Amino acid sequence: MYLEKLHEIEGMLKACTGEDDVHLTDGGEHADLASSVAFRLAKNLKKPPHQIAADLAMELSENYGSDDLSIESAGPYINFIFGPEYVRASLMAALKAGYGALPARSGRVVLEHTSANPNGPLHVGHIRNTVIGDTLARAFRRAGMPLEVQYYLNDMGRQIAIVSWGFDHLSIERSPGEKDDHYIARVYIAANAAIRDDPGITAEINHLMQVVEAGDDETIRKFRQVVEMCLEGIKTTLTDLNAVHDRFVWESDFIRIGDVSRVIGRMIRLPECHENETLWLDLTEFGIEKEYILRRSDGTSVYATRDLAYHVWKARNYDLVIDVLGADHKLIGSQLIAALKLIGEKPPEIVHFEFVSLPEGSMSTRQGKFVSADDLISEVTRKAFDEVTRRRPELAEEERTGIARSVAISAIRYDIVKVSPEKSTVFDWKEALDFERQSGPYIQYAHARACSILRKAGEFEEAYELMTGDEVRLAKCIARFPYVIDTVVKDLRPHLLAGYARDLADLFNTFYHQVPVLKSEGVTRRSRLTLVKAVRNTLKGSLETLGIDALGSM
RNA sequence: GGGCUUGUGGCCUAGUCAGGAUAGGGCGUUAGCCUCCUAAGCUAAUGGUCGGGGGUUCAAAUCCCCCCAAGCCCGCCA
Repeated sequence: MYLEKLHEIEGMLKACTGEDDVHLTDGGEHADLASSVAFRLAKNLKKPPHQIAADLAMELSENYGSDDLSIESAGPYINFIFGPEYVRASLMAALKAGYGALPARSGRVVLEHTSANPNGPLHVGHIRNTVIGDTLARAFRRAGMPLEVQYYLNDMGRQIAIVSWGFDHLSIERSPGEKDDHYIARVYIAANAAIRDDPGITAEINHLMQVVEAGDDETIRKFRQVVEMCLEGIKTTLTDLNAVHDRFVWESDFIRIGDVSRVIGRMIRLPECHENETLWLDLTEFGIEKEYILRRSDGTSVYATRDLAYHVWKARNYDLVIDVLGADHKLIGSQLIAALKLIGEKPPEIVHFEFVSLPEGSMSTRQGKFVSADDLISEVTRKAFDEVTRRRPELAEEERTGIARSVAISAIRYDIVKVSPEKSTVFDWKEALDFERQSGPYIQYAHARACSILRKAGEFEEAYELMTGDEVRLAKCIARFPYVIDTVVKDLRPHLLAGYARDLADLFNTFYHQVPVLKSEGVTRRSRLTLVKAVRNTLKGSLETLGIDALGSM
């Protein structure tokens, strides 16, 4: 309902003032919506803002005001306050399954996220990418946009050559029960150590990269084998995190099917393209001083060119291309966008997120300095199991295990998604293991609480007579859910949804403590139960979009 | 050295893109609340030169300039 009201009021303000920007914002504690357009008009009208606001409020009120929309001025502001009909309509909408969905839109979206190199397990830095990407994907789906999620798999880079070399030359045994990706990481770390001790190995690595690009079957088979092995481990972690990819795109395919050659062929014709030992692009017209290398002097392709071929393919097959990439890819990202513009292909929207580091410094798979996502998940799950056991000792162990798993993923995902992506963070075990307040479990708990009330209530006839301030505030928060989904998808900012879900849980908890539901009577009881039902559905939708299980009991 | 990003109470963080009503939360600390719908909860108290300095504006955490600090990037790595 909020979205509709916002557009409606924006329209009437525009009509009334003739201004293009009517400075309409959230009214905070003063109103549902507020406009400070009077300040802007003061200059031209040569009247004080408070008088303009009063005049405008009067005029708007006469033309558009009703029992359900109060329009009044407060100093220089024009405040809009919604009435009971708005609340009723909002709640009715919020009771429907899939609430928050927006009208279906056409246009296929492709969203790439995680895409970590298969040379080890995902660590706590990689999964920031995963959580941001998966949450965005879920938001797009709720917003009614057809979407495909892809993982771009680097199966022919230097790292893979190093792992493959390590398997052939170092006898590293798999530890009992060791996961594929963790085993690969040990080989990778050992091979890097070997290279450090004997730089001559680098030539062997270079050779491997050349023959794999030339199409040597044996080497391709070996590369593919280690990549597939590592990917199995990564997929397990992604599944544990509730992150879903529709397709894994193999980088080498773009060489094999000739797309890399084709894109180089197009680039070569550009005046910005230069060929000496290497083939490179001059992107100074885009403010990029750095040369964009497309082909090595030995004739092999570089990551950038293969990525370019991948993006041409995406541009041609989808209407909107979104990449979630680490801040270390900012330069290469802007080069990619510039290069695509030069050949007239649609560039991607790139969501960058800043780095996650450890208290002792930045993470490095090569040096074995990282906290793996698997270790994080198992530690948090263990703590969650203890908590569940402490709170619900009567539940069967199997049930407690299930709840603990959901709570753990909730804590991890929420802890990551709640922070805006442009903020670099330091991984903190204490925060990761906190299940209170601004956490996923806190929101799950509010949902479970609503479920519990509704279980005890039994059948009831829906009613919409809300009286207290706590009830109305809660209902008005519920009304904003579709608007939040719309904003997340438009601005590509999933942390807004995390904040919304927390606000909603806060308001519900306050309501829960201030206002009796089951112990109230008649139409009041039925109205409050209706409100609880709407909250439950909205929290459920919020949690699902955040990739968190909406538990009925915990 | 150049580029990008960040800097908000002891700690973490929202708000910054689209400047406006006393800068919101959380953790911590302190004081209350389970004969009452799940205390992973609620109610209060405490605590802020919005990194520093200029400027623009009726109005700046928000826009512009300079400086300081941290992270990232500046590979024929990915």
